[in-house]
Amino acid sequence: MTKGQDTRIAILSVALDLASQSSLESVTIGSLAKATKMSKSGLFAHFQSKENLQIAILEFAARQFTDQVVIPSLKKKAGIPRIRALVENWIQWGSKLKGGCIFVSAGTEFSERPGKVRDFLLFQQQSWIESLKKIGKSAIRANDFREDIDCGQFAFDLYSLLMGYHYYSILLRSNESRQHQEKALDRLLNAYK
Amino acid sequence: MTKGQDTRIAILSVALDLASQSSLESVTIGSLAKATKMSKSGLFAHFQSKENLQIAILEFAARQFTDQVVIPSLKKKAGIPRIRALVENWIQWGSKLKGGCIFVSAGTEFSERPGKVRDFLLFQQQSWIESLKKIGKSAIRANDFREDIDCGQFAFDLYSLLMGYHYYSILLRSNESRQHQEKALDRLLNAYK
DNA sequence: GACTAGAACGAACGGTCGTACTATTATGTC
DNA sequence: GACATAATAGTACGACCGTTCGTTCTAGTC
Repeated sequence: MTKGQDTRIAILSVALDLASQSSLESVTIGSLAKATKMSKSGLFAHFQSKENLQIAILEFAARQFTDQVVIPSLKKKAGIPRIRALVENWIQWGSKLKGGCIFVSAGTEFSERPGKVRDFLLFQQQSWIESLKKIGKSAIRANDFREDIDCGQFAFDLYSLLMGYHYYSILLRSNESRQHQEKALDRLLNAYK
Repeated sequence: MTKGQDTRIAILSVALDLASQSSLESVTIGSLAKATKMSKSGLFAHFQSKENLQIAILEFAARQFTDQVVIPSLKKKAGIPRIRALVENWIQWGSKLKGGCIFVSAGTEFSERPGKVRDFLLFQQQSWIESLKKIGKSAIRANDFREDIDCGQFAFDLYSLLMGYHYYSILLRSNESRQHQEKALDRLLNAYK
């Protein structure tokens, strides 16, 4: 680990925090330099362009997401325990970032802005959906779900639940959101049982 | 209707379109002036500040939202028909705007930015949730829902469903999202029956 | 036709944006 | 310790940001 790589990670860590609070675009080179106590040019040299910086932030976030959300869930017993762990980890991950899950906010932000950033986001979200499907399949194999269920539908249902919880807690800051989410998850799991 | 009011509406109509495509913040005075073929200063005079412009855009959207989503639903028979109409109208409303529902994107954008814009968004979303609750209550009175159901939970469930559909169609552009949404709604309504 | 008020304009302000250069300092190898 | 290379800083650039100002155009009233 050279000094450059070290600095880069430190930058991205701060950048991810800033980005989740407002938006990817609002993380300007200038503000990020100030936040990291570096010069604009010194920081810029690490990324060569703002687009590269944005992608680097998302890649950095994706790595954390995998480590903190996906992998720990896979260590749990397949089926309902794994699903519950996944939801729990996702919520924890979102609450660590001040503005909630960065993929949600960046997704809205770049949905109509073609380019490398959107491509990356699309790829990330698709692989997240795939993960959800797989976890649904493993629940069938574990006999926690019926055999005839549509895993694509399950992925959609679970995804929706997380999005609903996300907005309830981020914008409305409703303190009932957690209970609502739990009840909705119970109902969802029951329906697939 | 004076000429000024006329122009103001024309500006807001274009602004709403631009805002939904990217974000509220990205609608700059300059770009909006170009899009409306006005001078920056001429346009600016209508709003006095960018914050006022942003609020005006949201108020403009909220009026359309009420007219196109809420009111038409209330004309339908209370209960399941009204709920289905509400969902349908919401989806139509979101698909008219290029980047989907502007309250979703603006909500993410301003969740951590205190000020008049966030206040307005919070108010708007809360009253939307209230509408959902009321529609749940009217479904109970119409005997389409059980008497013991929690309308707050129903609002959360329906809200989640719309958010899930929103992301599936906006970012993933999945052509299965519509079917998933319909199945999820059926399951939801059945659970409350 | 003179006067008024609303509406739109053009030019300019200080500031920040992303990016391109060059110069300086730190780090690691022989 | 000299040297090559990586890392950071400094400075400058043109473009655009939100905003202000004074001017001009337009429409309606007396």
